Amino acid sequence: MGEDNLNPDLLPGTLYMMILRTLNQEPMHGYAIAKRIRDWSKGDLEVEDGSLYPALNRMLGKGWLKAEWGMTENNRRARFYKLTPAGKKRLEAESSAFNKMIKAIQLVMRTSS
Amino acid sequence: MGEDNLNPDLLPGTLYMMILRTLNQEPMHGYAIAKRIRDWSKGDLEVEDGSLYPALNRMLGKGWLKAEWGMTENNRRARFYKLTPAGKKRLEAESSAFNKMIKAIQLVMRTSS
DNA sequence: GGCTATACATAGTCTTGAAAGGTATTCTCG
DNA sequence: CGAGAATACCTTTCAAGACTATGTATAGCC
Repeated sequence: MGEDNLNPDLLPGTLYMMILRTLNQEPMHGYAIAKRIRDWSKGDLEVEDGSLYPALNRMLGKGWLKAEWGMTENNRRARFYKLTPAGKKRLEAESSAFNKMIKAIQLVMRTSS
Repeated sequence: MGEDNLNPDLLPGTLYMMILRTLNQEPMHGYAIAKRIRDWSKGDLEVEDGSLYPALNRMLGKGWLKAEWGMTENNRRARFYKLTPAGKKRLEAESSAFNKMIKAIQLVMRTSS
């Protein structure tokens, strides 16, 4: 009923950006992306499977990523994602828009006298 | 076709918080809330009608706001919204969660060596 | 053999922001 | 007076995206 969820795992609208950012460092498979984000955020951000894989597929469709199957160090079958040039451009656009947005929000939220 | 819009008017998930914040300063009608947010953000954040009024109604339903009809300084009929104690609590919860979230995202986005 | 961790996937639900359309009133200005 | 801009509200419809739940499969370990 009146469950008013606070604390979504992620701030909506930032998932693409963070995926792009992890892949900008090096190509990686999905599971590793989620782990990387969790680790870098000290456990505060949790990317759910059900958010991650659909997002990756949408991003493939947009041409920001390429994917190919391979094997992990653990000898496991996994799909490795790599940024395309369009993806790199997108990362820059998204993160600068994000920074601007955050600044604007902080202006609004700043406790004024 | 492949139009990938950047620049939504608002970062999703932050509208309630900003509405609560403006009303924490003083009771206000909808149109004024939108203007206040636009002004405080120096024009960077634009709250559309079609986002604002449905959001206000949802917030009434959640018990975060109360509303009553009155007249503006301009001699116009308008609906004035006021924070309830639950709304004030919600504002604090949301903004602290937001700050935490932002810090976590910035950890992820920080360009590492 | 059973357990845990790794790795991927999808169907279904819900929330939410935006677009598009609408009503009505006040004020200004020519 | 008439036109237009600005103020103020509202609703319907749509699309995107994040989450839940569920499922598959395999590797490594005890």
